[in-house]
Formats: sequence, C-alpha cells, structure tokens
Amino acid sequence: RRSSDLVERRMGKSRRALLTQLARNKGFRVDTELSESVTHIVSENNSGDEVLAFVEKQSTVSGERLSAAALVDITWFTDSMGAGRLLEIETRHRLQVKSVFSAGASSAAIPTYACQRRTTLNNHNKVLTDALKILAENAEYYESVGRYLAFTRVSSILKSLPYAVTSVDSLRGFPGLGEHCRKVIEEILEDGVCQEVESVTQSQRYQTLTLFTSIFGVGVKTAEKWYKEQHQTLADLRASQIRFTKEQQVGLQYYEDLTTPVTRAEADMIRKTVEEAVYRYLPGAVITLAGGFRRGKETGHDVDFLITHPEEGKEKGLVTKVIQHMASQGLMLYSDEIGNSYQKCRKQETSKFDHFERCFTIVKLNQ
DNA sequence: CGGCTTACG
DNA sequence: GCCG
DNA sequence: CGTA
Repeated sequence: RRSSDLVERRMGKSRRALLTQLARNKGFRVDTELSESVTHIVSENNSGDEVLAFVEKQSTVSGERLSAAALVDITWFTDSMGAGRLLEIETRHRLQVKSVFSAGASSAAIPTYACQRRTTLNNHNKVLTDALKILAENAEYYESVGRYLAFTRVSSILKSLPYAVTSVDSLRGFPGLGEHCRKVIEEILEDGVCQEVESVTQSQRYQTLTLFTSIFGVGVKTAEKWYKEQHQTLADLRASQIRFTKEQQVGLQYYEDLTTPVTRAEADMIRKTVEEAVYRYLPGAVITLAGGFRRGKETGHDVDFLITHPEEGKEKGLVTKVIQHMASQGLMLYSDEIGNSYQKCRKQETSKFDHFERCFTIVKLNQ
C-alpha cells in the first residue's frame, strides 16, 4: 500500500489531475488525503517547511501522530514515473526542512510492528543484519523459537533503516534491542566480525542444517533428522534410500534454479505467461505484480501476483483453470492450490484475513 | 516467568 | 532474547 | 510438518 499525496496549492488543478491519472494508470495509488498509508508527499514549488506545516495541520484535524511519509520534490515523481517504479529517494529529491525540531521528530522513534515500518529497497546494514540472521537461524536449529524471533526482530529493524548504523549508541530506544544484540552489533562495528557469529558459521551443524533447510519441502525437523543420520551434502541425500515427499523431490530436482534469484525481466515474463492463461478464461481480469517486484526490487526469491476482476465474483474458480491450462503446456512443475475455504467448519466471523483462492506453484519459463 | 502469527494442505 |  |  504505497501511496503518494499530491499537494495542489502551487501545482494547479489540471496539472495535478494529469499527474494523478498518469500515476494511477501505471498502477500506483494516489491519495488526496493524508493517512497512515501515505508513503510520499509530492509537491512542486513548495518549500519543505510549507509542506510540513500543511502536514501538521492535517494531522491535528485527525488527531493522529505525524505522518511518516517522505516529503519529496516533483522530480522524484517524474523520475519514478519514467522508471515505472517508486525510486529510492535521493538527497536531491528531498524537500529541505529548516526547522530542526520538526524534521527530527518524524524520524526518531522506531515503530514496534514491522507493518508500521517502511520497507526500503536497499539494505544499508547488510553486515549487521546478516550476522543477526545467522544467530536467529542457529537458534531456530536448536528449536528455540523465542530466541529466533528476538534476533530476527532486531535484524528486521536494522534492515528497515534508511541509513547505515555507525554507532551502537544511536540505537537507544529501539524496540527488542537488548544486551546480547547490542554486544553483537558493537563487535561488528568495532572490527567487522563477531566471534559468536564466526563460530556458528564454522560449525558443521549450522552449515548442514542451513543447506538442508534451503531445500523446498525441508524444515528444521527433517533437516535435523537427516543430519543425525550422518548426511551432509545434497549428493548424500540424492544417493540415499530416503523416501522424499513430492515437495522434497522437486526441491532437490530443481535445487539450483530455486536458489538462484529471480530477475525483474523473468518476473515480467512469468506475469505475461500467467496473463495469457488467465485471459483465455476471463478476458477482463487484471494481473498485478505484487510483493518485492511491485516495490521496485530488481531481484527476488519468488514472484507474487494478484489476479482480480472489476466485477466481484467473476474470478471464482479461475485459479484451478489457470493451473490446469499451464500444466497442459508442460509449464507446471509443482502446484499447491488453496481453495477459498476460509474457516469452513467455523461460524462466519469478521476477520482480518481474506478468503480468496490462492496457489503456490513452481513454473517453467518458456524461452 | 509466560509468551512469542495464522491458515491451509 | 527480549518484554511486560 | 512445511509453506506462505
């Protein structure tokens, strides 16, 4: 839910309408009112202080806290439209705010919940997040869900920061950051490595469980079992007498492909393939790239889509047909369909969860 | 010292 | 591991 | 138990 606000005051009604239409045609959300979900506030010929005053005024009306949205110049907007995706904000895009107090106030506190934080395209703290992720994974391998969560939460926060951390003192007040994580971060900032992380990555258990759980269909329980049976490599597994599940069979068969990042070009090709199948059954349907590629990422682990139709209900049964059609073309290497059977056995309750048809598939790219 | 997301196949 |  |  990325959206922009276009501030009209200096821009003029017709120009604003034109730019709004342009962005919406390209699949972006443009709002006319400020809300929590607004990520960019775009203005032309307004100073940062003017826009900030405008934002503060809007915020007092709703009684909510200040918007966390970025204040950007029209150049960011036109550049983004040209690229067809939301670009990372550069210094030249940013509106300059003179008032130090106001500028600092909106970026000080870190929201506790990940869904309240921005997802940045660039990870400015990869060394730190990688280290914490290793400790998290290792905790998971020892069935320590709590520790896994704790390390993962701190890693996620550092990943969401729009800047590189240079001192552990600047992390004061970050939710979930305690003594252990602080020590790890401090060590890495000091000399590039953390002894605990190094010994984890060197351990045979960590290496083997990381390899095994990277196979589709293999979780910690199964990886552990195979590790205890003295298996250590994929070749070991393939040569063994182990009875693999359907998932594990494709996981091993396509291991190389499945662990190779998907490019944007490939994501677009897959979208086209799905589109072709969808149109056979429902010509008015709309296929939208979602997930990381919708946010403008260049690579990903998978490709997410939403398939919709302007008339609600027309899409019913579509997922099955599309899967079957692609299977008949020999493109469907694996498919796991999840019907719209939300809480079949329970009473109808208001829920924050959808009940749409879903599927998880591994498809072949015709090229 | 308990709790740490949820739904489905 | 961190929080309440 | 594994996946999202």
